[in-house]
Amino acid sequence: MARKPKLETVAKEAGVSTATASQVMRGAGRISDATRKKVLEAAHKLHYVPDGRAASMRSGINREIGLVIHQIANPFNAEVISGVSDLLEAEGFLVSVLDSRDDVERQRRNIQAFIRNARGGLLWVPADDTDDTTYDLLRTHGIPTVTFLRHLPSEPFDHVGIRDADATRKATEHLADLGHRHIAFLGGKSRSFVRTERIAGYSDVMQERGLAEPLVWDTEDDKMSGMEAMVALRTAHPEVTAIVCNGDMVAIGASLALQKMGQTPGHDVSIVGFDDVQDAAVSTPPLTTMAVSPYQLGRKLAQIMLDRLQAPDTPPTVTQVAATLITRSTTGAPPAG
Amino acid sequence: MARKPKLETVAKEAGVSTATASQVMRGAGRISDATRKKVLEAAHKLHYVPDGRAASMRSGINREIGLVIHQIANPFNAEVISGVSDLLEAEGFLVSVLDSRDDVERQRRNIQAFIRNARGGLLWVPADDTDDTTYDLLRTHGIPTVTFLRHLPSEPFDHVGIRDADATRKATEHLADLGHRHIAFLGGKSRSFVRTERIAGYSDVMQERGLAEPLVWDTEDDKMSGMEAMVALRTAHPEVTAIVCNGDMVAIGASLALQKMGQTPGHDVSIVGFDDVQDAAVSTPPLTTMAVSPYQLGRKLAQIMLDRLQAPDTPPTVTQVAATLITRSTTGAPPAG
DNA sequence: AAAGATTGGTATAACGTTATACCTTCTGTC
DNA sequence: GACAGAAGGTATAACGTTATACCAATCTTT
Repeated sequence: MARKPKLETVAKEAGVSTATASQVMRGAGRISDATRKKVLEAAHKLHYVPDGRAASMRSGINREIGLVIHQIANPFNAEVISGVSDLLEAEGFLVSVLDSRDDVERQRRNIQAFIRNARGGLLWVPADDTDDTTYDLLRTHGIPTVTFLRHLPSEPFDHVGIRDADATRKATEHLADLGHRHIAFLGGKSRSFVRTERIAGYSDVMQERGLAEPLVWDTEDDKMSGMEAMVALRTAHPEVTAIVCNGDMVAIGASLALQKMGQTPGHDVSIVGFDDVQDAAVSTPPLTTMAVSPYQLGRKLAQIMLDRLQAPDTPPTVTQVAATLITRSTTGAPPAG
Repeated sequence: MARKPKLETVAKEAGVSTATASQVMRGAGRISDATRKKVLEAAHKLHYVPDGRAASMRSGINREIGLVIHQIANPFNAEVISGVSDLLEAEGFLVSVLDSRDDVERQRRNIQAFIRNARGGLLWVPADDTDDTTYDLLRTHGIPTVTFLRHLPSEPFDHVGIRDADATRKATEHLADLGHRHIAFLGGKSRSFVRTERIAGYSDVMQERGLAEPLVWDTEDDKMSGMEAMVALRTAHPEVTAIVCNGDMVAIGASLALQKMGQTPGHDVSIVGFDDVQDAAVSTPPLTTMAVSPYQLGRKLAQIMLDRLQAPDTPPTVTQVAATLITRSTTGAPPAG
């Protein structure tokens, strides 16, 4: 197999200088149609593919965007990724995804690797407990960064998120309107900022309406944990008739566990999820949940990144997307008596 | 904000030459402990991160591995990704994931971008209908490639896969042993090689045992499609009492649909899944399925890549992992009469 | 004490692009 | 026919590393 062709090879083949060949490849400069054609033919004949490393080093432009997310398998996140890719790939960017698995150390390594390879930008759901050194690293290396979902008040980056407090407020009000007084909040790990916001929205309604003391339970954000938590919650706090969940997977788990105990979601206990993942509509019974369109969120995110790349020196922006209540079958009036 | 530090900056700070600084950072050459310490301190102080582009250009080594997969959200794939990352990251590689969404054009763009940026290697589930030009592109540019799950007989790369024919053979035999005669195969799209293999295993048993004519139904590999297919299958072929599925999501969908129709999986119709995703064990009723450990599969895959990078000129290898039957509650004897 | 070996370090030329500045030719204008 | 301007092209110096070759001491060995 012949050596990998470089610009010089192409230029020689076409009988021009490398500078001219470069301009043709980029569609820049002033080149006559005749030479343009010669160069393009040579490039095609030699199967030439430019070396992005050299190009990006010299030009300072890198069209690779990294996406660091806390859980790649989550269907909500997967849709965000689709939204991001669709928009950015259309603009000629390469989007590559890394799963931090909410591990600060893994995340640090990954981001370090991104900086090492001088990615053009970073879309980022910071892992819980992310410390300032990671922020500093990104800032000192000047990587355009947009955080999403999780937000720290002090952070110096663009941000796209959900109106979390507002969303759980709506969810809790919905349950209160149905007549529930003992409403619990279920899901999420302790130090997450998003969760703090969501708990705030929930707690506010509990207080404003003079309902029971707020009751918050920790779990991982998956179905299994939701099932276990539901069983534990049911025995520890039998007075609870409604739950606001931190995510659909937890909610679906809770709903399943409830049915295994011979009870009916929406009748014995009402459940509101969060995210409106695809499964929410088809689970039995269909889940009432707070919906944000993850695909649209992803596109939004990508758009903010494009804006940032275009205008690197404008101050960071914060974009917040509202969630809407989708009423299905897991919420209803509390059981009589 | 200070300019991004380069090796020269570090060297100046430590009072040595860039050559020395480079050797310290790489742990190469002969450097005294004293200067080593000086350089490391300077690097740390300046938040120095080496530029991988320059390094890889000069050294010809790139520790970035790409992973192109057909569906990122699939929990099975997510576990594969975990396995791959754990092993490769421990070896100092950066693993970045791309979702081809089984779209040949998107896949071609992504792989082209990989070549542009001279990735160190590619782990790849080829999209259905992948044509030879994509294979050629990889070969002519000499990118070390390992395919997995999907395999073409002619392909010139290392491969890691599942003993697909063997697995569906076991699944079908299990159903036949229970007394089923009308067994259908459900799921997957038409031209997938993996599916062809799986159908072969299924069909062989149907013939060997003198059971009904093989019956194959196409669907997408998700829950919704499984539900729809089950409804259609039930009315079109009421004689079918058992189904071998191409994936757990389809199987779970089928199971749900069956229950919506007032029937019981494992009694009215028996269902065998494929993959043993986390949900399989906790769905109602728990799903009988063919299990392969996706995490271990991922580690295997990563190991093959490491081997390949170490010995670029050895002939391609094919590794196949067996699937084992896990009997839960969706299979049982056919209904009497 | 001279020759060789070892230790610790440096100067410099790649790697494959692109941005800049700078040449030639041509036109067209007065 | 002198001069401006445009059109088309090229030479060359970066970008930030690393590999190679080399040098200047210091330590061995005989």
